[in-house]
Amino acid sequence: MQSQKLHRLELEVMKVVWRLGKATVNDVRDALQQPLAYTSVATTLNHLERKGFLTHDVDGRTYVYRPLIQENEVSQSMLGDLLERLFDGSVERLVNTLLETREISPEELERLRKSIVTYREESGDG
Amino acid sequence: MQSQKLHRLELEVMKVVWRLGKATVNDVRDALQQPLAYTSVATTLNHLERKGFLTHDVDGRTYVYRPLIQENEVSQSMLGDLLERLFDGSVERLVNTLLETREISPEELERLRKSIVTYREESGDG
DNA sequence: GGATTAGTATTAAGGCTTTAGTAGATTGGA
DNA sequence: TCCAATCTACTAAAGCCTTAATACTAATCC
Repeated sequence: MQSQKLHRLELEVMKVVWRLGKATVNDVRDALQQPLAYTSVATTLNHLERKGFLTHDVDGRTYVYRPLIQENEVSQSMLGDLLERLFDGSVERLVNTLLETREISPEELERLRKSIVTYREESGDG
Repeated sequence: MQSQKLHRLELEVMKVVWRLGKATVNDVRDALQQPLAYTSVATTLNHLERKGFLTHDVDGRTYVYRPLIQENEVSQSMLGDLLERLFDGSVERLVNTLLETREISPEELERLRKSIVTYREESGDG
């Protein structure tokens, strides 16, 4: 697989396709926040297909797009990229920055703590 | 302050300036990984100054640049941006993605857990 | 069948980053 | 003083994303 990095509009389009499972140009166009011309959406879908992020089936004369890559893959890839570029690969620095910046409720902090403990137990034996 | 988002080269240049505290074009050029023409670095510094990320003092006929914005501010801003665009603002989803992807040592996991606990205690009372 | 409608394909303009060449100015040395 | 070195200013080309117009094609409706 290639770079797995998506630009602003590409990502928004992909998120619609991921959410819907499959989508036509109009499906995507209707779901997008920002108003775009039909052809703008079509062009973007075309780009995404060329880059290997999705493909299409033909229904009558309509293209029905579906993802070839999972949202999680892209999230991991792009987050990993930021981790390297901004925090020199230090997960700790990233998380601390997150904690400093955000207003995170005690409940969410507790869930985070549990996630980490769970993960530690899983990977600790492996 | 404006967008606080830096592109690839801009970020790399800023990281050098942050690290050195102040830097000339040649200082930055020497410190960069990728080999670039003197003028390429100079142009980038010029851009960064126009965008308000740094300024310069004059030493003889040489410009000595220094940051006007802290690394932490940019990190927070860019990480926050990714958080919104990729995880719909969910810190939990972001952290879980991080945990899934990375090989994180038990020691680092323990430090992460402590960070969270510390932060929870601080904000819990506030 | 002809006109309208609804698709996709092609082409391209505009904006931005990256990269660097060239020109102009200033300094330092012979 | 004059040449070479060095520095900034200006200009611009290449590449990419975004956005959309136009052209072409196929289907549907009267």
